Amino acid sequence: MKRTRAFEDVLAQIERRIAEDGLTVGDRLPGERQLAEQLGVGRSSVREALRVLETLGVVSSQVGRGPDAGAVLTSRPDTALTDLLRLNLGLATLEQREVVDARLMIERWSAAHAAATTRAGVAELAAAIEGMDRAATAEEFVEHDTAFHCAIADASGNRLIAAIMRSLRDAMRRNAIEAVERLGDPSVLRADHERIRAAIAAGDPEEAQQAVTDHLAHAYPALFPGH
Amino acid sequence: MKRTRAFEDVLAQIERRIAEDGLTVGDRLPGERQLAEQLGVGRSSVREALRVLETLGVVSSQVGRGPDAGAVLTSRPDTALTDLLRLNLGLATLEQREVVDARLMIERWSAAHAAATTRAGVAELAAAIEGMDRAATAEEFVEHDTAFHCAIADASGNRLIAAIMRSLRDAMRRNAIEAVERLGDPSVLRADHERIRAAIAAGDPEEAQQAVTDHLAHAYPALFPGH
DNA sequence: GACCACTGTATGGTCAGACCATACCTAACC
DNA sequence: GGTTAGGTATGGTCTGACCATACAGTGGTC
Repeated sequence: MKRTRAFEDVLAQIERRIAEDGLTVGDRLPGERQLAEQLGVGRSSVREALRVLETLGVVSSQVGRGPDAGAVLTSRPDTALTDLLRLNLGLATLEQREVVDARLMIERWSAAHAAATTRAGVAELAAAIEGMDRAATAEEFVEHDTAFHCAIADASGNRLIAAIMRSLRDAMRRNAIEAVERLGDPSVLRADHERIRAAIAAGDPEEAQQAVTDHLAHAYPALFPGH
Repeated sequence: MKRTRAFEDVLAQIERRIAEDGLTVGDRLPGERQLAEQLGVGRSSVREALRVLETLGVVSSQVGRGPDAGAVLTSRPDTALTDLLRLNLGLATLEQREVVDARLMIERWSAAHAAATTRAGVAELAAAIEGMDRAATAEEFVEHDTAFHCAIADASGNRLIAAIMRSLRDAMRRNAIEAVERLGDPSVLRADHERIRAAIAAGDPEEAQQAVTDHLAHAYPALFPGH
């Protein structure tokens, strides 16, 4: 006995249509007015459904006219995940420990796989380290630091895990800046980064994994009493 | 010069208000009409913003009147993550390999931490195994299998990782059912589950981790040529 | 023929207003 | 005091209108 709102019905219909018609990234959905008429609902309900799909990162709406106008199917789980984590973190539902542990898990996996499967992306790692050297503020440092760690995740070849990584970093951005400022001298982090890069370049998964672990311990000393 | 849509502004205002006023789970937002007037936008724009927040799992709308009516702050990242993964998987952006690898990463971590930190939840594990024994169909089996693996993630004590685990399982439900049907005899999985349970009960992280790895290799033999 | 300016039009973005269903709240009533 | 009927605030939905945008076509100019 649960009420079904109109936009939820629209959502289900669109999802069904995607599955049945084999729609894929780049395909266009009918216009809002047309969808409303087809499904027998008001345009506002269609809009709410499209807004949900946009939030989930599967459609992108463009105004105007032409091949690129209207609601186009996309796939950007990154931004959606980022919003999700940021808002839920904002409600203080999750503790820093949990987020850092998740990061550690993902980064260990990413580093090991990046080292094991491919040497691609090593250039990006070096460039990111250089960027950190040039950084004048904590914000800039964190920006390149994020690029460094995301490059590792990308190099692992798993887009889902890379998306989770990127979202975690984005959601923790403020947090990371504070951590760097609290640390003061980021030189210890530089050595860590270099060690990680070298391990991946050398194709040594074990060493890469350990280097990442030590690195996070240095970045969050409060959470790793052993160090 | 990027256009800012009205609902995005509303979104930012609400998010700011949550941060500044220290709103937390259970608190109520103003009504849609009131918000619209306060922010100088139409009610439909407010509704679209609320729909986004609902999609991200941070508000829940109730009709009617009284203390529980209106938009209430909540925090259910699980359902949001599930929708996100399901829709993005539906667009075939991610390959099975990537999802299974992510699962393996998370389950290894969960099992190791569950074994290392606490013996709580072992009863749930036994109950889930029993449920799988009683299952007559692949659907029922997968249901209890999901309960088993989510119980491990819960026992690890990390809610973020547990939420990701749960979402992955929900999004992969159909996939898991097919995998079980393809396997035919689930007895090999039973032995794996029992081994995992025993390792966690005994507090042996290494063994738990290895047991999980072997388990997933059995469940997806095509992805693990070595076995 | 090639290029450019103007107009038409389909699209999303936004608002105002109306009405409905729901569920609590209150006051009248027994 | 308990019960019932009406009031009211809330979200849910639809309609219709108008705006801004950006392509598509048209026509003119060189």
